[in-house]
Amino acid sequence: MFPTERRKRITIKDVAQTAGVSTQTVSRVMNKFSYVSDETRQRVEKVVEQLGYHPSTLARSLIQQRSYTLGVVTFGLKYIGPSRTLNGIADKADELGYMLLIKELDNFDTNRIGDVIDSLLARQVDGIIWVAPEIGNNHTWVDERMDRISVPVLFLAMRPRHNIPSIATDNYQGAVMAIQHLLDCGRKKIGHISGPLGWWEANERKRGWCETLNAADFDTSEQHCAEGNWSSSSGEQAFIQLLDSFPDMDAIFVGNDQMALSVLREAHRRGIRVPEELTVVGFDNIPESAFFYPSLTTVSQDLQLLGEQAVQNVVEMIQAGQGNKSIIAQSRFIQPTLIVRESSKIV
Amino acid sequence: MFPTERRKRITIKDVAQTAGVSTQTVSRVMNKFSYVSDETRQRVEKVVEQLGYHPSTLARSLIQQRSYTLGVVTFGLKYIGPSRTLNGIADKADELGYMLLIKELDNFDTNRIGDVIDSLLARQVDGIIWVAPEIGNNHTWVDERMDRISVPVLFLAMRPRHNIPSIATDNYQGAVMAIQHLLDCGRKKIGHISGPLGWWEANERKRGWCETLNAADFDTSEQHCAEGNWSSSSGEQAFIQLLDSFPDMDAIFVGNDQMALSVLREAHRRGIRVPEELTVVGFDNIPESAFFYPSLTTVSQDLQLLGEQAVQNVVEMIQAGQGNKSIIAQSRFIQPTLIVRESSKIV
DNA sequence: TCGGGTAATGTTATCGATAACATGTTATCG
DNA sequence: CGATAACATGTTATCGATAACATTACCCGA
Repeated sequence: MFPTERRKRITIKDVAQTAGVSTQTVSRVMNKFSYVSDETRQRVEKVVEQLGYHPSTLARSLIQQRSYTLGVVTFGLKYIGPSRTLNGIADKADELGYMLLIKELDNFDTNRIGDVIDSLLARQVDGIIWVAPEIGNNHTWVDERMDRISVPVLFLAMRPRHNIPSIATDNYQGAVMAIQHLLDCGRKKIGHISGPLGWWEANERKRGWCETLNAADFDTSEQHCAEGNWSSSSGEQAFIQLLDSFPDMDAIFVGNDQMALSVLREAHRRGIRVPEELTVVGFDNIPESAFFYPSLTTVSQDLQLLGEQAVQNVVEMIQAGQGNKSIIAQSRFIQPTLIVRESSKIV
Repeated sequence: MFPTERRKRITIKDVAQTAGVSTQTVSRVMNKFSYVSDETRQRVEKVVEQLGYHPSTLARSLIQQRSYTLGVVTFGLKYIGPSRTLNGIADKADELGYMLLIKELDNFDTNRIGDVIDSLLARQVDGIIWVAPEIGNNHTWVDERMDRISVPVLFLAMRPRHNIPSIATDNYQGAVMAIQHLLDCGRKKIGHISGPLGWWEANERKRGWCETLNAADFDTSEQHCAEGNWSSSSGEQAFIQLLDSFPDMDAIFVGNDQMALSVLREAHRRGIRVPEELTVVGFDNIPESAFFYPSLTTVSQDLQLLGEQAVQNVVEMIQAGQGNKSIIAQSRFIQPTLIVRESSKIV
């Protein structure tokens, strides 16, 4: 069998030669810059069309020191959260004319992180968006290494740090809203199933639960909460444990919707009526949560928007850097909203 | 305030100069090629370390006509399916030393498709993976345009076409397994809620339902099926309609788990016992489906694996192209598996 | 009429690396 | 002992584009 015929790339030189002009003129036509006579422009454009010429972004990036590409570092793409964020990033990037170079982390080894960043920089990305969650001290490298990175880096879902730009959902406020809502429902014994407490986000949610209850003069002892790992199955475990350690609980704030799903199921199995005997509030507002039985009241975080703002922000930083202006690095929060559904509707 | 100090890129020249050798020697050290004396090697390596030199992949790509980057075109990233596939792609790409350049489609306008491909080619991707579903005739361009693309392209979840490499879950077989299972359970009136029938995958699943029932001499009239759009809410609609048009239905094969979720809920609301009065089987095996009430029997498709194989395949095609060998373009199927859970367990 | 601006195009240098070729130095061998 | 191979390094061309500068022609106003 013959080798697959791979057509040779058509370069600016081919166009120039065919059109009988210099490459510079072709470049001028392609970039709609400066002076080209109408006649020449048309001739060149015709040749471009005929040959099917497309400029090499690669070569352009090299000379311009600018690639119109953003690096995106993600973790846990198989979960719905990161991919919704990525969706927002992709949309906005497209709108602003950037492409995305994606790297997925499978661990937080510091060497690995260095390598990932280097490989992005080696490809001349104009900026980097960090979409990996802060867990334990897996972000400590940030403080030491950030100034060695030559392009803007924006962190998502990271605890705000001085002088480092970041955007996150206000998990604390979300939790506050959830608890406030439960209090408004007249609930007085509110338990909590948290995500893994190594996660900054899980911690923030728990803090919201804790502080709001304390402010209302309610108790938040360790018997009133349990820790899961975000998965439905861990939620089930945690709920069973909680039923034991906090038997007269009349409401529960669950760290995410997946875990809340098993709470609903287990409650159902045991004949605990939701919301009458147990009022349930989740977090995240995954699309399915509106179709749980009963439908789940939850805190909705707009991850799509998070992604979009991230791109907007990085691009602003890039442009500021180009113009030699400086943007003050800031941490920003996006406010979540409470979606009230059957699991907390007391008639 | 001072402009943010952006450190100038350290190039191979800087290293060469500092180490007192030619750039070529540095290049040799970096690529562990051919002859370099130990002494020189060490000296260069030390300088590389000191200056923190990292070669520009961009420049290398330009001269080598090879970028070690794959283009990935996706659609509907915000849904769990595509992102699990992407996850598999990311993992394998990393393993094989490739980066990913991602473009998300928001429609299937043919011009837009052309632009997306061009923008990937302009960045010298070595191959392309197409992760957008086949809907209606949104893939007709493939037959006409494929030979104009200068790098290997692999399609996922596309109807097999002659001479065009593709990989897909065997949706038809998955459906066959589901129906066979329901028949084994002694069910005789099996309904179906399909995905949007414009989708090739939805069609295949429906075909599996249809042909398997017919083969067993059962009826598959239009009253026995309804069409949803994959969403839970459409599933609810379709189920209600089906209850009406097919009142003595004793089992139902639902096109995906999200729609099955609302079937379970609506059945519950109406006091239809699952699985005794209505046996339910879904498709996809989303993580939550094991925690539905009752837990859902479903057809599991391994999208992660799909992604991994896609990368493996494209890379093989790339290497074959390099070696001027040719690989015969083939369409491949991945077999799904049936996961039996409570919603079909008849005691 | 001549200097200077605008228009139109070409020439050369450059981005950061590697390919291809050239050169010089040792070792090896018949 | 000279030829040949292996080793070690340097020089120049190249990838595909744009930046920076140069050139030419023409027009206009002082």
